[in-house]
Amino acid sequence: MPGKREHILPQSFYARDPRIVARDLLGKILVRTSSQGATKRRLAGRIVELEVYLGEGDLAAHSAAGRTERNQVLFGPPGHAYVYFIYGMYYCLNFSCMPEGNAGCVLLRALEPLEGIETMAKARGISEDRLGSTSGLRLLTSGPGRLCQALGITRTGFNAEALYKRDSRLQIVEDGFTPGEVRTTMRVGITKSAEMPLRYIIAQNPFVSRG
DNA sequence: CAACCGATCACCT
DNA sequence: GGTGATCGGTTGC
Repeated sequence: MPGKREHILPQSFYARDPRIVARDLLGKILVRTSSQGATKRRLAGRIVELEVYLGEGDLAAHSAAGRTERNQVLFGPPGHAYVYFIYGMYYCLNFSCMPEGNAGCVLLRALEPLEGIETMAKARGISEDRLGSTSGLRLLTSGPGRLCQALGITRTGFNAEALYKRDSRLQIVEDGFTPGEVRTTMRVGITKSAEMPLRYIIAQNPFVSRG
């Protein structure tokens, strides 16, 4: 469970170089709220792995070829969700960074599940008897496609959603937790601009998607 | 307008 | 370690 005093990160948090944003987002909590009729649901996980995609000189970034209808959130104001569809079956969740007009974003690659674990398991098709072990819990939100499925995040539902508003269904909150050692590695699954160490992980955290 | 291929995952050997 | 599923955006004819 997250600690007592939570507060939402302001939009200005995201209006910076995505390498700084990624470093500062490690250990923060992603909260997804939904109101299904009268009942309010809250799903939450701590961010343990991110990748950075730069606005300039990064051929692996969706913004590399300029603004299109699909990627326009990346060029818009900071602190908004950029959700894209990949491999015909998965979604990936990014946060726009840098002041408006500049691309640059962070990709969420893994969370440590904190709240709503049974709901996440259902969304992922994971049976409840696997949730007692770390290896079972890892199946929920360790991986960019997995975490979107666990939280019910799709492009039509969440692309362009603001992260810094009180009534947003997607928020980043801070609870005082500070990660230990942070490491950077090469990014996963890309071929272009692959040599830049733009993957940020909390060292030794068991919910990191690999390595 | 057809072909290609990807910021993935699950399941196989 | 390898590969098929599955489809929208982008590229190239």
